[in-house]
Amino acid sequence: MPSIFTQQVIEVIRMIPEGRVSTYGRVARAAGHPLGARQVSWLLHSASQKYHLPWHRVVNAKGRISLPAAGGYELQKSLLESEGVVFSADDTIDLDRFLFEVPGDPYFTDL
DNA sequence: CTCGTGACTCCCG
DNA sequence: TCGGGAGCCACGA
Repeated sequence: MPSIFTQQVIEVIRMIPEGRVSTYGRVARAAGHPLGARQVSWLLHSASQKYHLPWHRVVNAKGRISLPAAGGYELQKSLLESEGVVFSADDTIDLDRFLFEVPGDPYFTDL
């Protein structure tokens, strides 16, 4: 049985709709751990396989894919593009357009 | 139980 | 604009 944190992370990731993305930090906050961004990435490794999560919809705070070219970068990019997400010339996603705002995220108003 | 690991983020120069 | 360093925490061995 996964911890509450893990369940929350899974739940948040699962509510990200197609054509939208979220960030590790956002998901972590929504799960109740403002500083747990790294755990989210770690969980994606472990949980995405076990819980069938749309891991490709999670990117870093800069709107860029964190995976190395040899670690699934191309896969994630193609999956996102097939859902309608557009990448800029420098391979970054315009978060103002594609970021999925998690409902109830208490940190939603920052920035 | 302790330790290593990581697809992150923020803060300063 | 860019890079380095520290903080953070769950999971598996």
